[in-house]
Amino acid sequence: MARTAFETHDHRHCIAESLVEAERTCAEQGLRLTPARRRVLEILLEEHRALGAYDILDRLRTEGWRAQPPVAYRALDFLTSHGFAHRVEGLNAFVACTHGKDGHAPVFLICRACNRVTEAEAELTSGALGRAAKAAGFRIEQTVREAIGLCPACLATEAA
Amino acid sequence: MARTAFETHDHRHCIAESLVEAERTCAEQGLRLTPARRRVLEILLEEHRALGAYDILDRLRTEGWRAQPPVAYRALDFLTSHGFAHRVEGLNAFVACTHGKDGHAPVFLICRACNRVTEAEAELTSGALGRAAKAAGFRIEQTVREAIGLCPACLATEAA
DNA sequence: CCGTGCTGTGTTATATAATTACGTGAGCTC
DNA sequence: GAGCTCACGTAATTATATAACACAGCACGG
Repeated sequence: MARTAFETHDHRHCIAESLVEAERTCAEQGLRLTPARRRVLEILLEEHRALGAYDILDRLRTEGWRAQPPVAYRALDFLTSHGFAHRVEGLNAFVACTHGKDGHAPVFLICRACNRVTEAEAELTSGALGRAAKAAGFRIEQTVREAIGLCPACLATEAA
Repeated sequence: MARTAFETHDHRHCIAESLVEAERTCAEQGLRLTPARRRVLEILLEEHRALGAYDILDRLRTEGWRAQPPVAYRALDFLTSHGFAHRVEGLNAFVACTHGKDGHAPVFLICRACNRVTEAEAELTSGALGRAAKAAGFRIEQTVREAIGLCPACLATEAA
């Protein structure tokens, strides 16, 4: 089982590792991990939860970036379109990708209490969506699979 | 296999049937299908595709309703919370429910070309989401499962 | 008959999310 | 160094959603 956001782990290590990985991937594919893009990715990695574009914008501004909305959206477009981050539709928010590889079909578990998000992988056309698509003659290009609920920690808090 | 939005069918019949069904359900459960709520449901049924709240608002206004945003959102809240309609997260839009029963976990196939949406049913905790949740100790309360792609008709058009 | 509480509506204003449009500059290639 | 592409800076706008408050209709109990 992959490490999840709900488990404790060495977070600084995980940030650094992901950044190195991103840099390597960009170098390989001729992509430019510019300061803005890199900083947005870092912010997402640091938070390890879903952040709205304007949350990110606020962070950038407190760091002196005099940033307008397009700055955040451009960086997020880059990060999401190359698999470094994902958009969480149910929250209108974004999270850093916690799996190294591009081209997977992420599945998100979103805690409604603490807002943390954990990511798992799934096949693109498996399960209910795949069956429905096949039956309807529908060609899937992209999927959205998210669950809202309570993470283990918040479950425990609620029970107390 | 259930009838889908991508197949041709007697649409007027399907609207009337769904409305009668909704009225019956409301009567049974002591819910009030007021004029605004009923009209919004009718509009969703007529269109048979995903509509934004402001699309609905425009429709209401052309019909003389002098409606402000809360009018549409209240009606949509009612319809979605009682299972008469669903929110499509990937589009920030809404569709009428095409399954009679409340309490199911809908799965949507969204055509990016014609914007039509077909709905299938799935188990709440099946498949990739259920496995991920179990592994993480996560309690699912609600799920979002959507696929973006091309419906049979638009696939044919594209191929031409 | 009158108050009281509940639900739904009307309306104004505001909050939040995302995009358009246009100009500038850095780095590359020939 | 002219032309090109890509990314950024900035202002303005559009799209989506909610807050807040007043009031109307109706059921209920006295």
